[in-house]
Amino acid sequence: MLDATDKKILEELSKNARITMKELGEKVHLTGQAASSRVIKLEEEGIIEGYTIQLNERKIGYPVHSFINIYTKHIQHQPYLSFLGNQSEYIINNYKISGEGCYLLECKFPSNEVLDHFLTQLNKYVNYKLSIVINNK
Amino acid sequence: MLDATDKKILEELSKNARITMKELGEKVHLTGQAASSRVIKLEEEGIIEGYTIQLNERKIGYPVHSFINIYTKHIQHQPYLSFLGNQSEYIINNYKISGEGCYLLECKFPSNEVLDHFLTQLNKYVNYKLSIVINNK
DNA sequence: ACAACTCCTTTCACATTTCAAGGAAAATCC
DNA sequence: GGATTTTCCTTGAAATGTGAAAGGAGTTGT
Repeated sequence: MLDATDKKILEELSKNARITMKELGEKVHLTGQAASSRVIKLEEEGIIEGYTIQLNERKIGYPVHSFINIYTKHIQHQPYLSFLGNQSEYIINNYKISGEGCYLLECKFPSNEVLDHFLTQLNKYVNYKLSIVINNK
Repeated sequence: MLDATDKKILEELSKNARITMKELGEKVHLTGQAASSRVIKLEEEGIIEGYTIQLNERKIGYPVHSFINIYTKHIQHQPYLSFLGNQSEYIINNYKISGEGCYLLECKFPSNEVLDHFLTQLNKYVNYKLSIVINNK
């Protein structure tokens, strides 16, 4: 399904998704047009789901990165999920998991004070265990 | 530091990082040239760290997504970290955390069998608690 | 051997980007 | 307050990239 050229294309686009098709072509020994049509095919097949930017969250005011394990005994998760909907500024991902708790909530905050306030509200809906990210090496 | 136009630019690029500068300019009521120079500035300031693709990991052969809390009593983390270096095919992120354990390891695997084999090797270096991602809603 | 298919290249018209020059508005300085 | 500097934008023109069409080479099936 994916040949070596496709893999190289995905690798190059992962490193720089704004590369021109001409340059991408040079990297994989194709013309720009051939590279472009492979990329279009990868998009159509749903292998490439989108193009996005990597942001420095610290520099845009969200220096606190955390993972929160969510525990609840309630059958109804909807109140918790609705709460998240109202807090989307802080939410990166809410993974439904099997293992430690029901969900693993990945969030970002401007400060520990905001995190504290968030946790206070969160605790109305669920129990949790908090992990703060120190770095990512 | 960031005005409303910059924020809109970041938002649009998050949604589609391959948009042309001309189109981006239209969305923020600027010429392509003006949009482009703002983007260059955001890059130089380190706010935009890069451009990348969103991949469908399932379709490229990594349907199993997991988070693994890593626990160790050893002072030396190097053997564990070296092990990760050899397993980079499967590693998405290794967050150093304060909270549940020492690290939160985010990984992807082709199958439960490969995950099982990975865990067996991992257990030579550290203890762990496994969470499998069911979905992300 | 021929037809059908896939995947590539070439060509060319058109769109975008880049670079330079210049203008308007705001900020700074005296 | 008025002159100067700075910032941020626009315009225009040249360089570069893209997309569509036509066609060629290699592969597969009959």
